[in-house]
Amino acid sequence: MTEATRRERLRAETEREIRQAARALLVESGRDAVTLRAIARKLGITAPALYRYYDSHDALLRQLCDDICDDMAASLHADLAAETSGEPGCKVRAVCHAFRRWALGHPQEFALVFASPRDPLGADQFGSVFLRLAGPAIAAGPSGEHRDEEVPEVLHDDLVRFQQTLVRAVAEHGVTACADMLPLAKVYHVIQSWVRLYGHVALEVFGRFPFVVSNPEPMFDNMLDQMLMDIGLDDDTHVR
Amino acid sequence: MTEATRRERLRAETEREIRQAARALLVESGRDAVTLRAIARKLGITAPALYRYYDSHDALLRQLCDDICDDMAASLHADLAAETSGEPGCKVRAVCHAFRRWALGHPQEFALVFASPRDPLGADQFGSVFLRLAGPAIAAGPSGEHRDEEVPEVLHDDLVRFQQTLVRAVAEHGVTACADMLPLAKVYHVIQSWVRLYGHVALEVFGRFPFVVSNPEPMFDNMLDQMLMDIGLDDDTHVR
DNA sequence: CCGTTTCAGTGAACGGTGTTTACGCAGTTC
DNA sequence: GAACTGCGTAAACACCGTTCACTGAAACGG
Repeated sequence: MTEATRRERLRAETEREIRQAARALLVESGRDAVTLRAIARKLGITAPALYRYYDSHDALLRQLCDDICDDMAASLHADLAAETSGEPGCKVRAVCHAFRRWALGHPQEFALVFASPRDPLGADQFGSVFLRLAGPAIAAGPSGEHRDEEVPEVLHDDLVRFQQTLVRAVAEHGVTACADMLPLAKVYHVIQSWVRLYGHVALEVFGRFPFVVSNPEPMFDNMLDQMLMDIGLDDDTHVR
Repeated sequence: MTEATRRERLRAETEREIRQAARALLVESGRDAVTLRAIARKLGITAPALYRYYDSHDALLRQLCDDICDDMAASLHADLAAETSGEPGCKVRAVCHAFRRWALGHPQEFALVFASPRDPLGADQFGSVFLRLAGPAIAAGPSGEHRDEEVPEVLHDDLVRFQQTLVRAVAEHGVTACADMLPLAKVYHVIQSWVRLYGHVALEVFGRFPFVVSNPEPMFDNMLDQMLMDIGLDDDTHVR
């Protein structure tokens, strides 16, 4: 029945336990607590044994980041699926709220991924996950409003490259897409909006507001309204 | 002549060297390189000797953060003084640009202060420095436009408390100020704007934009224009 | 079935970290 | 000159990531 040999099954099981232990340590006690020895202690083995599974401590943390991002993607995907409205504006708003909710609910995970510089190929993990999910809804929204002339010339080349990345990501999601739905000016506004959203959430998670805010949700909602209006996705159904 | 005793002079000198060595290590090799032993090595002493000056490694890093913020405050102050225009809009714009310039020019220092959670008395260091400097100019700007009714009710108490903090900070700067110049709605917009500015700069310093941007300055300028307009400080002299 | 190979896991070791302790010694004070 | 204060040291402890030689069990080949 089981294709794999006994050794292979044991190895897979141990690897699962390593990831699980690492995640638990991170959530309970923060990034600094995720040490090789602590993980090994949880599994009842010794630290050098972990080198049979990962090349280094850094490699293990990188794997942990990937796991976390997969989980976040699944969480955001579920929240998006729960948004029954077909309105692109509602969908984007749902993903934005889902991102903030996940980040506030998983501060240690958020901090680890945020503070783990990736291969410098300009691929921020949160940005990838978010834009991959929100991309189709954004592309489905109105693309008028903005004229391509308003994007700074020096950014033209960068934007064209990112436009291609976006279109490819959207296409991967089964949705047929072409560059027509994502004109350069819109791509520019999307990026500015994502930076605004990401920055706001990061500061909120890290407690970087200039004073104690007992209920920071209205500030986020307020920002989100303005942001969605900026990319032409202000759904009048939601704006009261 | 010198009031202090020989011992006191030597102690002050050593403390200066400790801070200097710590700062150099941070700038050259990042936060993880700021080790007690590395600092001691630079001074030609041993690590335990540092405990005569600081209670712990954390305390030393905290001192380092304070030094960094003092430097940043001085840098921003100089840039603000160089802005000869009396226009509040120009002044605020100058401080915003100065903050970004300093952050991009001192990424390691920025990262250390950003990642060092302060006594949870809700006092983010960068926010304090910035608002203390920009506060007078903001208060001098027009305070109309916004109606106090548009601020969320749940935030009212928090805002009143922060309004007092702001007024006190502005007053400290010699400028006579009262709550009249900083109505609640304006305070709310200022906070939203600071979060936007701070978030943008943080993401830029940490390389968290979703793709490689060869020249990110236009994105910042664009954001800044929108931000200043939002708090009613869009100086037509600058907007082309 | 037996010899060989593969490989997960161990124990000891190395160099690094923050921190504590006992101690020597120079500067200060009376 | 004696007593005191306080800077710096050496040694030690517990932790960390990492390497290496080694054991023993699982897998494989004839």
